[in-house]
Amino acid sequence: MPPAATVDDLTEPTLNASVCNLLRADIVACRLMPNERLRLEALRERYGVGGSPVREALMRLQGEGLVELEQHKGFRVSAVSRERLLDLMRTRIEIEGLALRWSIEHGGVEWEADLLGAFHRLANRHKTASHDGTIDADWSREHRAFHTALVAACGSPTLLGIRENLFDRTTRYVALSILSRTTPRNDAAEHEQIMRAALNRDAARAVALTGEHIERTMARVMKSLGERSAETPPQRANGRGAR
Amino acid sequence: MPPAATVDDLTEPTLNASVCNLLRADIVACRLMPNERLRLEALRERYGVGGSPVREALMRLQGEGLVELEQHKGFRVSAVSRERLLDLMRTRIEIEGLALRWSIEHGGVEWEADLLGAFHRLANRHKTASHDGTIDADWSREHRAFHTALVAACGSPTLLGIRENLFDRTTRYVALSILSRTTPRNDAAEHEQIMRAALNRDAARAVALTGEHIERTMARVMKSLGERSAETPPQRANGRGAR
DNA sequence: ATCAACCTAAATTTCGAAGATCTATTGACG
DNA sequence: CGTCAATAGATCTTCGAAATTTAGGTTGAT
Repeated sequence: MPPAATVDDLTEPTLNASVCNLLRADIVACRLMPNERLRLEALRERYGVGGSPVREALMRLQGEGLVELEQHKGFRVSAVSRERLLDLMRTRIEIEGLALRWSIEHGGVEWEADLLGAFHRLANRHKTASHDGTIDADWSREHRAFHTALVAACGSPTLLGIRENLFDRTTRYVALSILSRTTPRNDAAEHEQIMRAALNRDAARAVALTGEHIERTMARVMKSLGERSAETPPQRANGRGAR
Repeated sequence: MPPAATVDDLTEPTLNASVCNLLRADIVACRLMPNERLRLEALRERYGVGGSPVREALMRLQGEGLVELEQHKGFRVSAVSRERLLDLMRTRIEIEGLALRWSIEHGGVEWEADLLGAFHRLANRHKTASHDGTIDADWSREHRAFHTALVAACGSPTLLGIRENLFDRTTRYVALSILSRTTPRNDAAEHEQIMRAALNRDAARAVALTGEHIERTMARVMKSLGERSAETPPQRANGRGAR
């Protein structure tokens, strides 16, 4: 059983916000596996809270596309499939490209400085795929921060919100891929190229490189996804083991 | 007091889903005005349900950007401003254009037929700005259906979901504009041009026309928005009248 | 007169239990 | 032996009340 952070670990003003963040993190990192049923009672125990905060958090995550709800049948972690991954990645390439283009247009010195800083932090955080098969949480955070810094000057909260959501949803697939085979690719060079193009205000090149960056990730993930199963396994719901 | 549909009017399997749809409709149509406080007790009465379904619905609508939540201070209908409108519209132009391009690429005969049908229904539904200042609900539905038909063959559920959300959020501004001055513009011709370009597989032209279509709408809305107030009014929360 | 602390009132947030719905099992019948 | 219906168990959904938190007004001291 994976260790479950409890609500006390976060400093959120309300329980439902805490639960929402914890759940999102658990789902994105695949500590809660795709298609896994999310029973209310189990989640209540896991996070040590009542039913209302859990349900409210699940409702929000449904809107984010991380959980799915069948009326009167309960919540599940969103299923994964090649088809969905392709859809997600293609959309993300466009959104990420658009945000990057706008960011390059509007970004000033402050943006450049933050970007350089984020890259430096990322480059010095060695991507050590840790022993237990889960990716280094620190590297993951820095990686995310770097890509966020790229588009930070985009100027559109709406677009950034969409981008962030797509990032979460694709990260979940990456986490899934890492769980199955632990050979992290070295994309430090790619990140530097993207940054260089952005700082040179070469939007076309930066967008193209980002697209390829995402596509390469997708190709790897797609491969490992095929190895487990073409479609999402039915994941037979067992009560507490066959009797 | 605007007439409030109750939960019985919808055939949803659960109360929270019904409340969510009713709330969304009320907010998009500005029957619940921007920045208006959404007290739990008031909504309980309005829809005749308990507190849990209402809260869960509000959580989902927060994810959709239609309501805002300040922790421990309650929900409000999302505020409006020129700045937000500009952001929303610019993003929507890109998203709508992208979806349309993909739709033109993948669309088959079925798509063409549905699009023609949607256009015909829209063209024959006269845009009568009804007496009370609210726009004709039928026309609004057909208009929405037409734009949906344009992008229906896009092939990306993810992108379509984003598009639908942006459509809702911009429609709210349009509704606000219509409330203040009742001079509906005649955009039947624009719709036909867009459709023609799409059916001719002229993606560039279709996308450009759609962009202009949205921009024209934005210009009108922006104007009427400026007339009311530059920023969203603080909307002093009165208890039950000054004593 | 001004400011701070306290106290009251309203609203949100959360909990636990009752009501409704689905799933699985059991037993009867063709 | 297979199919179907009824029942029992589990789970989701909803309600109403208790617990926290915020906002506003009052009192008292400087």
